[in-house]
Amino acid sequence: MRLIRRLDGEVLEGAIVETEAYYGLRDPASRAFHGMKNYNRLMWREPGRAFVYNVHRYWMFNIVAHEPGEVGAVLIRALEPAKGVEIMLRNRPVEDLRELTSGPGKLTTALDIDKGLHGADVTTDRSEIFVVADDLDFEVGTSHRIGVRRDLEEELRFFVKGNRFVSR
DNA sequence: AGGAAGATCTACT
DNA sequence: GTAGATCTTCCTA
Repeated sequence: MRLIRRLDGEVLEGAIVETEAYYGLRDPASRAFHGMKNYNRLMWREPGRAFVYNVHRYWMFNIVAHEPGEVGAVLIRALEPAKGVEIMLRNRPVEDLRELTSGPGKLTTALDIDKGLHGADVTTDRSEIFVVADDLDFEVGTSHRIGVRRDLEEELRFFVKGNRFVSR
């Protein structure tokens, strides 16, 4: 899918090329693992809302996603920049374009995503941030999740094979 | 009020 | 490959 961010009348856009899935209470790497807190309660709510939270000094952008009655979210880990690259570079100056949005903290910096977007409905273009379908053809690779202390056995990281903007 | 943890990133070697 | 920076949130007192 493509991720679209409206910012001061401008449009920033990129193709989502890397994601990770997080479950609920049975997933030790999930923010939901220790139970419902004020900051993570959205993971129990209906899919399609932005779930934004902080790690170190960066914001992580997730979309709530799970089966009915379940708990979970998908972390957006990397984008292939498509529109508004000039503005992204202003938000996050880098020499090599591959460094612009190839990581969860990098892309939130480039797209100026922070707590203010927490709870936004990403299924409608009336939001400041939303996704639209893309019908490109590509192969999906999988691996274990990156940077987590305790992972599950199943591979829950998904990326576009061969894409230059994948984080690693 | 203070400490610890964390789904990170950068700058070094 | 690894150390250190640095910010939000939660937990305990």
